Amino acid sequence: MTVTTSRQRGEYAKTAARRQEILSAAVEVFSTSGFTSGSLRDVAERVGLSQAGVLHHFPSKTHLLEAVLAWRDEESRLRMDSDHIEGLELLRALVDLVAYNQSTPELVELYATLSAEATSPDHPVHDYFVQRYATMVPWLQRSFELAAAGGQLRPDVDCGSAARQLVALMDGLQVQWLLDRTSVDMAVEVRRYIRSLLTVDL
Amino acid sequence: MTVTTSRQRGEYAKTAARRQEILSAAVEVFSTSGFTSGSLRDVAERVGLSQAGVLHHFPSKTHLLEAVLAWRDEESRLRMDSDHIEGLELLRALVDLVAYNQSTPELVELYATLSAEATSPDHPVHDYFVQRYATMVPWLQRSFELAAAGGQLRPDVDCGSAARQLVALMDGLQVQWLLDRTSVDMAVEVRRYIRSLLTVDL
DNA sequence: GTCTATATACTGATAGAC
DNA sequence: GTCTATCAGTATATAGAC
Repeated sequence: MTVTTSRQRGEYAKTAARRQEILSAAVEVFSTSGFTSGSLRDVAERVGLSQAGVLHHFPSKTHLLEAVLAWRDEESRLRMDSDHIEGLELLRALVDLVAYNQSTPELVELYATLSAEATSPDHPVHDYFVQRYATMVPWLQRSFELAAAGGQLRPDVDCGSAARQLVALMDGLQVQWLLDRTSVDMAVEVRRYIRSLLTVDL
Repeated sequence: MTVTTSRQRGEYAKTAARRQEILSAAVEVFSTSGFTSGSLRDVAERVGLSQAGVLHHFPSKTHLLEAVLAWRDEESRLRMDSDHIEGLELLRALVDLVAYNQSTPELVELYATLSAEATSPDHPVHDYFVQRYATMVPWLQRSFELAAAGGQLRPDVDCGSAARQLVALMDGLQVQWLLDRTSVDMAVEVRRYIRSLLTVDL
């Protein structure tokens, strides 16, 4: 907790709320049009500001995108409680997160669109996505290894490969789900894949 | 075979060659920048034409993209010989195609970028990708069903789910591979996944 | 904190000369 | 078949008034 004067409380809260409005609008715009094609004017319209008004809160378009990614990562981290669980429990939480994501199609679309866009080395958030996968794959691999140590994993499973495939499966399912949400249930497929690797129920 | 005069042969060949040059340049541009952000001027520069010159051969930017997709689909179809094989043989050919794709990173990037972009319902090639997956999944499903009928598939495998997961896996691996080609071998992972479903070697 | 106005640049497509 | 010139639209970012 930090001490705040009443004047600070009032003004900062208003600014913070404004920033959050802009972030939400940016999600809508960038998820539909991608980052490069999405425009600040479009973001500004949705929050009832001018384009210059948006740039007062975020100094550039790229800064805005980075703020969106940081905000969403924090949300997912809190939702999964990923700092306190591991092994099978974490895999279960992952399936729950995928199920939850199905209620936020805009955010799913944002990451699907951005991760593809950002494969180009000069994309503004290329490094973010390189880092993201370089962290995520070993992190899941560790959970598979813990499961293996507990005798819960089929003996012929390669943990590194399983982790990489699981991430790929989740990414790929997003595209199919976005194209036709009635025919795909991402959580069901992810759960089925993980179960096929285990000797116990998930 | 069709009959051609010498005059036709000469002029048509030149035009066809030019069209092919433009298609190749378009692959480079659209794969790097996506369709919406990629520009006709950029395509034109790469083939030494003006932007208007490009539009003489393809009446609009969207027509150009559609020609690129049709050309690449035909190439893949011929390479896989997919009209004449099925079952395990087709799954083997699919792994070979994935291995071959690793020699054409630009085309991989094109499809990864486009399939994400095109999830938006108003994207110019949205319908193309909807159709693509609606065809591809049942087509792979049939190969799994043939394998099952031949006793080559593990009895607990759901063919529809396996087909969907296989397509998702291939798509998702592309993103990881594009971000870091040294750490991912798409063909190895796809082969490993398919083998995990079979009772026989692939 | 928000605005208007502006600088600068790029876009797809068309008209018409050659 | 290819060009130049141009139209009408879009973009990010900045300067400065209020």
